Amino acid sequence: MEPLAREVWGLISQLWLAERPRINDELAALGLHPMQALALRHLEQDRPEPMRALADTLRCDASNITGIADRLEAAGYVERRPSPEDRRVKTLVLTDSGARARAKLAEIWTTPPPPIAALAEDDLETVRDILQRALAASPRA
Amino acid sequence: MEPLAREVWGLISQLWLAERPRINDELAALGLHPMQALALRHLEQDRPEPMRALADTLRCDASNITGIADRLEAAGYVERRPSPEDRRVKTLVLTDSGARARAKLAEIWTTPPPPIAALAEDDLETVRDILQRALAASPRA
DNA sequence: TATTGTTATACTCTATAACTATA
DNA sequence: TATAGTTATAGAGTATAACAATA
Repeated sequence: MEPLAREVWGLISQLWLAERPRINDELAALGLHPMQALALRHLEQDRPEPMRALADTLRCDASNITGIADRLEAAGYVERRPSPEDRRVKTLVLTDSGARARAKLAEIWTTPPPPIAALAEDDLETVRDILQRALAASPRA
Repeated sequence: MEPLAREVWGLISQLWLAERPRINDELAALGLHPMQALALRHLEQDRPEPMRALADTLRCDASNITGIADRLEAAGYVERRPSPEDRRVKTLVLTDSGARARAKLAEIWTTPPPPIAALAEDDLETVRDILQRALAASPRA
């Protein structure tokens, strides 16, 4: 195992875990629990998503999606819509209100913590370029 | 708001959120729920931690710490010990078994995802240096 | 037979409120 | 009075198992 990569990821973990309380607070202020927020994050407008696919993406049992979808539907953020191709499948679609909530989530997840916000412009550019390259090179991230 | 810093943090969020399922799976394999793992993370050997301080660190209500400490104690990872200075206070101390579990947690949180593991040596050094500088410059992170 | 979504169950995390024992 | 830890309660996330409808 590459010790340098481990060191870098350790620093990233440290930064993220320190931000976790702030992020959860802001999600709660929006009336969303973490898993509801992650579900919303993986939905896109005009792209109905089978509940089963969402369970795979979030890596949780299908039975949990029922409750998460119930609450997102009660909040008016998603709608259940039967699939025209397979009558067993129900898809979730973002409402306009859901799309607005999703945009606020993106704000929350991109708000940098003090150590990142304080970095100089050229350091930020350097890190951005490397991380973008890393994400472009590796599939499924 | 600095858009570059937001972009960088967005990339870091993307990387972390993609790793979340793997991390939760490995915590579960250790028999630990996320909050139990975070509690363990903030304990150090031979440094009794008041339960109240842990609640502040984890940013959750004090009543939750009771249950979390109950389960960590049942697992043999921590012990409750009354404070000699203030008889209202109970502190948590890591057992040897708890310290071993904590070391495994560090392994989990430092295991890099494919995009980071695949980076070249000099890119890793660059990112490490910048993040280390960022963390050293900002207090409380 | 296999899969999708649901329900039932049991456990953990979450905040709020009320309690106790200390300070 | 104020604070530390506990208990009770209710809502949400978690996996497992069983079920109905559909493939």
